[in-house]
Amino acid sequence: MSTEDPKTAGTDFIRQIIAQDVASGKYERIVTRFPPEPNGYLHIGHAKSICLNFGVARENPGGRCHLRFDDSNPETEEIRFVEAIKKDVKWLGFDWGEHLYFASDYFEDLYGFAVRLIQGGKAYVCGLSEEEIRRHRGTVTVPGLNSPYRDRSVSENLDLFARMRAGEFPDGKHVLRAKIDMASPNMKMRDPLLYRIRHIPHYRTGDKWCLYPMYDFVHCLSDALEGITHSICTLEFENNRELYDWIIENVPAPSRPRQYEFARLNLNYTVMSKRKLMELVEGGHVTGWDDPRLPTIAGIRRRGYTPEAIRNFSDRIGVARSNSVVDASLLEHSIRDDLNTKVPRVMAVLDPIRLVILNLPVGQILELEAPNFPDDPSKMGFRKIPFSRELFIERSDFMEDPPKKFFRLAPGKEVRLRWAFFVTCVDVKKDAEGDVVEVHCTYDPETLGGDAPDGRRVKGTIHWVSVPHAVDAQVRLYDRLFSVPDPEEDKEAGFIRNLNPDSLKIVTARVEPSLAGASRGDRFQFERTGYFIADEKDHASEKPVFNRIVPLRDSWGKISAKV
RNA sequence: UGGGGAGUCGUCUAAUGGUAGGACAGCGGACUCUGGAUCCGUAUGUGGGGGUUCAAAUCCUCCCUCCCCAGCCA
Repeated sequence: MSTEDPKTAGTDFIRQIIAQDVASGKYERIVTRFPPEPNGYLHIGHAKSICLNFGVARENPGGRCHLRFDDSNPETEEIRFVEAIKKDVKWLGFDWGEHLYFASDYFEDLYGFAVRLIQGGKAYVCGLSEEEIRRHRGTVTVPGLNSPYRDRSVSENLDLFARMRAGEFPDGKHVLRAKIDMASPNMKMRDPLLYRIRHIPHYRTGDKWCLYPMYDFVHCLSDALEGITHSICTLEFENNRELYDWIIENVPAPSRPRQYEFARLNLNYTVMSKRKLMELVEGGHVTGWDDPRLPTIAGIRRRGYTPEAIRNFSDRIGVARSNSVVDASLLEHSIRDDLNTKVPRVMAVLDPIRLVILNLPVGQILELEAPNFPDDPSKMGFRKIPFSRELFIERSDFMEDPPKKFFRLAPGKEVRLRWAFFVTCVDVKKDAEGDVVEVHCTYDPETLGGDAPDGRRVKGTIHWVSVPHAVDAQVRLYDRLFSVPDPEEDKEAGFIRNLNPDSLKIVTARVEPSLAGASRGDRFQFERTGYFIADEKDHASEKPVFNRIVPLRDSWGKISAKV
């Protein structure tokens, strides 16, 4: 488990309950669990739950958190998702140690509990069809009707249940239901289904079973079997808690776990449900589950986010019981905050235009040096940056007719080239269409290193790369996947239409030669531009590929937008 | 409409009868070889009406709004 996090700030309501339980001596140790279903990839909402469950376990002496795959539906679950989920949890910095579990390992125990329920007259085999069961359930305002099979004898139920297991019946022929109350105001308590027949092989148990338990039966008993003390889930399971307790109380459960619910994470400008994520992936709207624009852990990782940033984000958003939507800017702040002190600075020109230094001879090359961590005296480190007559600068750093507060290059204006010299624009060269293709300058050799001996100051500093030394790199400029804060706003129209057409722009950038030595996964700040990572799949030293993790805050952008 | 939940700055979240605080976003300024970072300052909030109390975000009451539940998904 990670230890470098600052002490978790919040004493949220979950931690308060646990603190009380610890103080009262209710439990010997705190045991939580993170219970994903292996039918898809984890997303940042799961990260919140992971940080909560593993965090709580870490904060309490002797505490532990289990990783349990809630795999009782053979139709959708796959081993590849198990592996992906394990990788993601580890990457986030958490360790379940010996405590890796599968609900499917409990099938035999669970079956035994079901038998006990039947023996106690608390469950029955129902032969109603799916449609009939639905009709008998009633509605939120109309009580349900008892199943005609509700009063079968214990022995008949036992016999039928055994034959269900033995495979004597086709899918849907019978189900096992709890005998509770068809008139309960809580729909979850209207004789809920406990087992269904599915003649489908399970990714772990193979053909051993054709009878599979349902979530409400599996979850509480898995918790009890593992000695979970605090079973933390999301708000939509609030109505299930009554059933959770009912089952625990009506079987000889080995322990007495309690369920607590918190609000799941919502983020604006994205979607979070597995179904919608699946639609984006399968519809080809993104390149895969690890597309850097997706809020999946795999996507966020490939985008270049760090686990520290995600954990800090998780601390910052807190844990509460009211539905909420967190602003994407908080996530962006978390990664900038982390990377700012960690990654080296380099220069890269994303949208190049040539700058020619008229008073520097053709072929002359100056070997300059630039610090890798200009703001951190404890991290020395320099790299060579060659300087020559022709440079690339950012197209947006020159304007022929600049507005008032534009501090960059313009005819007659002097700026500093980062770690090099002052240059003054004396002329421009245009093409047939009248567009500027070259910016002509003179440089002041006295300003080597970036300061003028005569005390002269400049307002702007711009980055640059020497033309003959520049390395081409593919740069993927990622932006928000959706162009509106709430992509699901209009349920009818769907969320796909709200996709941001500019969520990915690929450019060929000219980067400083030191970047030729970058390895996959290396992160940098491209000065004045943003944070970037060498792509974990596509980057190669012969063909560099960088993903933009997040742009730098841009106060000029705000000023220029107003003008 | 039955039941279960939730309403605090723009956003997220504290305050558990006693000065409504923090973070992000915003705005203003300082500083700066990144219009970055950093630092300083600043505006904005208890859904509404009654009530209890010396004192209410907090307790009572009525109302309003939003979310969840009618899968053989989890």
